[in-house]
Amino acid sequence: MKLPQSFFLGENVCEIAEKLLGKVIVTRINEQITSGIIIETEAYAGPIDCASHAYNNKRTKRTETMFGEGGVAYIYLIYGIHHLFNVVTNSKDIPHAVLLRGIEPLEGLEIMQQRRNTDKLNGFTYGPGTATQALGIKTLHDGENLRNNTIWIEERGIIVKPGFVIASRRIGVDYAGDHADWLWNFRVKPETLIC
DNA sequence: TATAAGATTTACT
DNA sequence: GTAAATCTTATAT
Repeated sequence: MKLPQSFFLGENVCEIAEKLLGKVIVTRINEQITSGIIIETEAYAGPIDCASHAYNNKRTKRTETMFGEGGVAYIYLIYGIHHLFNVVTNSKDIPHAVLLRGIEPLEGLEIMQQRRNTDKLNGFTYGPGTATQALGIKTLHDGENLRNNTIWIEERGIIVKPGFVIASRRIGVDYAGDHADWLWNFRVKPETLIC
């Protein structure tokens, strides 16, 4: 079951970030299907969030994607090296987004290993840059609608045990001052997932 | 036009 | 533990 667009239109970006845990992200790139369970996310609330690219409603060519309606992909390059994948949420002109920080591989394991250039079985899709790379997502997919058959998120009935969602401060955003201390990072341990 | 720094990962010492 | 990799945007000359 593909998630409906309405899932991404909520006003509370934290709530959406938390709900995305246990959902399955699927990509179909060059006819290759890969997927993984989302195990870590991070919320970014553009206008009021120092850590967001869209802080204070800053619009640039890059952040423009976040100002679109919820349910599209926001992908950008960081440090000139890594692609990071976000899901845009909320209504048009409100630049909220949820950063994907970690997945647990499901389908297409070998393809993901190839993309990551590794033969490891576990732990090679953890980290915002590496998860994105394993899924084959590049900046050319920026603005892609999650209703298309390229990148989408599915509900597969995977449930996180109640009380096992870990909320942390966000990572790598110390420059954001107090905002870095907001508990907007959500993760689950794979063993607390009920499939 | 030039320079600096970033929602990071990897390899090397 | 430290450094290198190297693209985009913002701020300044």
